[in-house]
Amino acid sequence: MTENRPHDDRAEHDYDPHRIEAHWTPIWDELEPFSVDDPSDARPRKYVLDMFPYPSGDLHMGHAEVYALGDVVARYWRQQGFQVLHPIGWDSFGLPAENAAIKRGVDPRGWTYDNIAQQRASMKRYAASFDWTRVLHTSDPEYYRWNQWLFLKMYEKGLAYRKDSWVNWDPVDQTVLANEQVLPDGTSERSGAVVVKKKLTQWYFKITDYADRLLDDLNQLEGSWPAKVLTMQRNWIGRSTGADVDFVIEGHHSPVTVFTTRPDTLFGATFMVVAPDSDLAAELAAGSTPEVRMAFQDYLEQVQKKSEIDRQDASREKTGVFLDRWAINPVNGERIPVWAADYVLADYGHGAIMAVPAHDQRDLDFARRYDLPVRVVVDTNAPVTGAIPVITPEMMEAGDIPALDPAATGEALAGDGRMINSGPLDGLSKQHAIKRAIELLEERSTGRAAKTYRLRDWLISRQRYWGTPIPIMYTEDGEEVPVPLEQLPVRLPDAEGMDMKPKGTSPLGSVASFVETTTPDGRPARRDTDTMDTFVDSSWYFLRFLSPNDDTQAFDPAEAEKWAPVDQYVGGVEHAILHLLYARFITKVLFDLGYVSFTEPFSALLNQGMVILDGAKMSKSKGNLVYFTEELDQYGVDAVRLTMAFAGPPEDDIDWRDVSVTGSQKFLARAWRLAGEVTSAVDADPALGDIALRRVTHRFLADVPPLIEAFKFNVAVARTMELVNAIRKAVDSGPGAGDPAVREAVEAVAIALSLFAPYTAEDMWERLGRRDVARGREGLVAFAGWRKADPLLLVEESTTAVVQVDGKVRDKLEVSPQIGADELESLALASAAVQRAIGERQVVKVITRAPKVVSIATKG
RNA sequence: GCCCCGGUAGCCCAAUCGGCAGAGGCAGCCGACUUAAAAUCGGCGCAGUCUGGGUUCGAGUCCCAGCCGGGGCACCA
Repeated sequence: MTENRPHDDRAEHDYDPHRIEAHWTPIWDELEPFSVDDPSDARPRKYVLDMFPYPSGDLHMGHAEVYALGDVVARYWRQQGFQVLHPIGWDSFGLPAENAAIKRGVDPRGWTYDNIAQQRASMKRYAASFDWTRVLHTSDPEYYRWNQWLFLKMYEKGLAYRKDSWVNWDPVDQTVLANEQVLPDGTSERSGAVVVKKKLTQWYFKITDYADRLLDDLNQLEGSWPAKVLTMQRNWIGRSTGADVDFVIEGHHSPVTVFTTRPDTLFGATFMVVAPDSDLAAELAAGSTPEVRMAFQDYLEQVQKKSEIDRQDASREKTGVFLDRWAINPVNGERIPVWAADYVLADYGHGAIMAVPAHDQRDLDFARRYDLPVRVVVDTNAPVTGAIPVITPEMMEAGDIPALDPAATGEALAGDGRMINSGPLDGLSKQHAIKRAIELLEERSTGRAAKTYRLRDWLISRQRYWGTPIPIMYTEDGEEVPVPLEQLPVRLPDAEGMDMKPKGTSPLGSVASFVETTTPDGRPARRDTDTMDTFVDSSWYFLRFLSPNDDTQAFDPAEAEKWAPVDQYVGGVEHAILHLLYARFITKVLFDLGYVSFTEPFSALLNQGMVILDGAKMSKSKGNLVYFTEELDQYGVDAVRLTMAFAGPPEDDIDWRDVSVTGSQKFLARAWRLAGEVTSAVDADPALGDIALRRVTHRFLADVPPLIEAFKFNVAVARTMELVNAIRKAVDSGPGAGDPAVREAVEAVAIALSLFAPYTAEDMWERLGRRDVARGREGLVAFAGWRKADPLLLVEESTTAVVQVDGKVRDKLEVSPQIGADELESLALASAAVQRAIGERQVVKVITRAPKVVSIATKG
């Protein structure tokens, strides 16, 4: 070196992310730094889980965000001295593989595993700190045999059952869909086709048995899960409480039960409505006159032609037909007419309602259309004891009391009030009347308290190939026989030569060698040819990671005791309902079966936003794609990861146009260069270093952990940038590169960057002379441990107190942070600037909040 | 229609308990270095926090009414 600048050779002086990546990749491959396998390790544990990907093509920018953010959390807890389990796998069953296979005439298995290999390579390059010894693929027989085991356990408990019913049919994918997979507009969330109803015999999981627990246990997650997700789950379960009421129907063999949330209004029921597409409506019509039968048939046809969208439009005029049947109101013996109308849904409650037009807007609309009687039973003008009177004295005086005639106004009276026209309920408030009405019904055995849910049982049968075969066979006389556990897995047959084009029945049906089997007692039988919804696969995968190679059980309960539930789950809000609800359900089932000791699978949840471009979701058709590998090629892995963390709050969308990956790269270069400029010895005593820089460093060390724990990654990165700026200044125009405080600060930066930019951080650590090769993985910066802030360095020497006069800042005082209120107040009043501001005016009030502010109010 | 979240500088975003509106970045401008450029380093911030009221000594922060954007639910008895 001829020049006096000591670091002037390119390799050392230029930050080259690709060179750094090439340097560390083989070292990490050899050390496997993040595998968790030491049973004697006594450190506390954290289980950090990122939602596993579906292997369609290579990773995209959305994956880049989840895996960057999940990794910040995993790497943070490692620095805090925890053993961190951070596994990854693939959700590798499902329709895209099958559709791609049909389109290109290839085996879905090959397509799937090729994509997995590609994604796996990308994840390794991306330096996600996964435990690569625990990888699982749900399409492996070693995995899906345990889906079958789970199914059989649920079957034993009566939680898996088969029924014949109207199902959602996707005419494009030619398979059934769970209710959850049908969008509010009636189209398939996968294919976008308009979903039609079809009657089929299918397998269901009895999730409705768990509705109360699924709802009530959400309270435990309050504060740990995004409020938005909790709301969506609550809405989805949709519990209503009220009463079931039995109405005898004249000339009908059994009473009809209706569900109502307003049993208090029973005396106001003036007609009954049944869903036209229910069995009940068909029976009632069949028992009526020929004219009614014809009218009903016409109406039913009209209804069935309507799309889901039309049907859900609440503003549409209500239609219906009178069935010429009569129901008897159990509380007053009154005869009320029975109608069929499509504003009543067949699959909610009992598919029949008692209509109380005076107090329900829908019933009122219908009653007005067909001239049915309207009877007010709640005087909503009457004050209710213990509640705010609905009529104020002012209204009385003005004569401005709303009319009590919904039939005339068209507005149903939904509010509280005093019961009238209701016999034994008269005079009660709504709340008391509900209670009393239920008592009356129960006394007479014509009704009872009841709850109803929007949640339906989970339909799991799919008429497709690439999924878990349902482990049931049927004998010639139709008996269901579960496949014995020791015969699991029921393997998918080879797809070679199979016609997988959707035909409405499972492709497995055409494979004789698969279908034909015998029962354990030797009778000939045929296997079920459907496969399971892939949400079954993902409903328990977090447990399989705990003992992924165990071929004797789905998971090891002892390992579950150690690691589960998941401490931090990270993934997209698109799974707010489906996946999370199913995983919660299966967890509760496993709890009831005694396999786990907890009832909620994910103790905390972080939803990251989407990566968008120019304000719009990226899509091939819009041509606004950002390619993952191109970004990595151009800027390096660390710059992309850092950008994900720095862009803003994790739950916000990141518009790739608004961020600067170049900026991230420049920052990393600044930080990295500092590591090469430090000249103090590795064992230099920081206590001898520059106190001002040390204060900045230790403030940083104290502030960052709570920021990470609150998921304020963007702020944590900003604080790191701030520290780097301070170091730059110290080196260039302060105590200089040889000061031990500079080393201390740069090391703090390296440790902080190990969360966001693992390659750069590791390289800095090595340049600082801190990497201890002999200690293997423990010698890496990833395991360096977060440095504790020295409390003595956190104490400010002085602080600025602001003096306000009538709300305006008039002076600023440098004072000790320990200053007393009296002292600060006298200092403030002594200030010339303050006195000038007060002038001739009289001080009326002085508020002092030491050491921050003195506020003086004056008058005159 | 109902419910939830957000609106701070040209842009992305910070701002503990109500206490000086600015931590960080992008873009821009100026300067140093350079023959020059790039890179690098340094410097530069009069937006009063969507609007209108209110509470308070003091409001980005709390309350009320709106506006705009995003999300959820919506004929669920």
